[in-house]
Amino acid sequence: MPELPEVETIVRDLAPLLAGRTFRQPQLHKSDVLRGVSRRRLLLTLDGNRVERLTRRAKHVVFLLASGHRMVIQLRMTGSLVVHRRPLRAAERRYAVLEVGLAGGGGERLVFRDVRRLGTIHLLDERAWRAYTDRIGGEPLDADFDLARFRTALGGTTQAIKKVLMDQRRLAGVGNIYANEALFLAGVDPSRPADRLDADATAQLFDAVRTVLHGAIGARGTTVRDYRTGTGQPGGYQAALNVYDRAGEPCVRCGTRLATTHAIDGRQTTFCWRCQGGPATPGRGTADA
DNA sequence: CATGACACCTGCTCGC
DNA sequence: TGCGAGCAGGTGTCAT
Repeated sequence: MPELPEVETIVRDLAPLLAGRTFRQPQLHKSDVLRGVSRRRLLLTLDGNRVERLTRRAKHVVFLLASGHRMVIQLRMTGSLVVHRRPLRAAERRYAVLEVGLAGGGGERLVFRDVRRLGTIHLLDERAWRAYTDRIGGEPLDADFDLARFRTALGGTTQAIKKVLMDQRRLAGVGNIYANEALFLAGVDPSRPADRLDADATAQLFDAVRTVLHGAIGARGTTVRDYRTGTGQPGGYQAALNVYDRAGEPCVRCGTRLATTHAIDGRQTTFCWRCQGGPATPGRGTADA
């Protein structure tokens, strides 16, 4: 669920609460989220281990532990990661997957909660981490990620630009909400083959991606349904969305009714025919009039 | 290699 | 009111 801005917000919230703290009495309520690690090994590794740093890579939350391991949590669609300062209420414990106490404080607990349980937990040593992160594309907000790298990342394929933007091997952190928003801002047709964007459109899209991601981080993420920040609050960027979740509403720029389709990778794509153009054959796969 | 189907899960909304 | 269908911010695998 959470995309780059949501995960960034969670990490910024939690880093000061977790850095330097020692995990105590980890409890794993559901083990089908584990990937490549047994329940026993995860719990043994966490208990008494200290969090050196909390960081983000793409949409993944990375706990660097004093033992040298990294616990990587992917929140996917409905995952949340919150530090509770008080004992959990029943509603907060419902759907809890992992709960870990923090030593030496006021009884705070870190809780990974995930209704659909599509989220995952990895426990990686240095070598496994290297392989893990190498499979993910560049970070669009990194200082050294420039237009040339963006162009290279998205190039060499005829796939629809929207699908390419969301391909984590090419570019890190962009999901369905921000792909829709960036394409609208750049005035680019989501169905356009990636290798047919000209230099100008590519530059516009690069700017749009960064603008949208920065804006969403500034608003602490987008809450459409389940997303919560690291302190359990909803985000604020939903009020700034131009197209996502607004099918049938008027385009903020020209007033045309926004169209929607599921023809690209089976994901909901909402766009303005007038501002972004559209599929070469109007009507194909579009639902909204 | 690209594409599409399907799988993983549960909850919510909508139409009948 | 009840019930089934379809959909949801993501990603991995498998057949074609």
